[in-house]
Amino acid sequence: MTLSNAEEQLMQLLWKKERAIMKDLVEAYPEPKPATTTVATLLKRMQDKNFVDYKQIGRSREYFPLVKKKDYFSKHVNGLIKNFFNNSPSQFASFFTEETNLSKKELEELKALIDSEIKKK
Amino acid sequence: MTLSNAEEQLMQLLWKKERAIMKDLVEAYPEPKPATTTVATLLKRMQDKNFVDYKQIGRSREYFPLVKKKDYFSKHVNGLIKNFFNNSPSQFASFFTEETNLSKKELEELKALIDSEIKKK
DNA sequence: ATTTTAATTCTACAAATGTAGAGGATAGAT
DNA sequence: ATCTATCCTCTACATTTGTAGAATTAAAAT
Repeated sequence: MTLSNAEEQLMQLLWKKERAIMKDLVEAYPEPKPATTTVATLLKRMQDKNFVDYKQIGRSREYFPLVKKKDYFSKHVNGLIKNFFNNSPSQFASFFTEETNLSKKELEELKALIDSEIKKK
Repeated sequence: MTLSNAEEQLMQLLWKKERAIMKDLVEAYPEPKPATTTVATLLKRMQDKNFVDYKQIGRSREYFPLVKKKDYFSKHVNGLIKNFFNNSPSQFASFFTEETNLSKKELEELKALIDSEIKKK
């Protein structure tokens, strides 16, 4: 099960807010904001797909994500790695390092980080 | 313009082959192979989207990608970075390093690579 | 109590996507 | 010259996606 684009966009809003009621969500959209019913439809579809759930709070529902952003994201990246790098994360990593414009400072930081990862092993 | 899933899958085949005629493409699919017409439809849509073109070779067409895998891929990753990391490649990088299960050896290699990138700056 | 506001569900519909048959064109085999 | 294997275009259709109106409900404001 995957989220469609529109659903994913909404999911991003929900991740940012952690939990939110309809109104908050609609308002969180940049202009042009969608109709409330549109968001409602998306939310319902996302519930069917088990990506969100809600808790009845008084008169309205407080929606919250059932999937952690990190996990969702991981799946994405792994998909990319599988499709583009023959399932080799290290190939991906080197590609990424070469192609992305990290500043010298960022590279240094990344290196330090990798160092600490190495120590963990 | 983006490729749909089915289109992207076909694109992967095309990138692998560099150039290919219909038959090759259909055969390159894993089972169950799609109908020739299905592939034809996808190819046409991909032409409309300017992702592939072809060269008439004798009786049939030799299709080839108009977009480099690298570029296409970059766009994807940048999209991810934008959506998930607030547009910060370095945040992405650290997440990636922590979350992906690179072996010690892979990490060492990556470190070396980063070093050489640093030197370039 | 009545009006207003917010939320929810149902229904709808256009566009995009996934998939493929029918029919036509043509190059190569016989 | 005819048949056969390929490929292409056109057409079609079910599913998914993006979007939202209509109707309903319920709570909040007056």
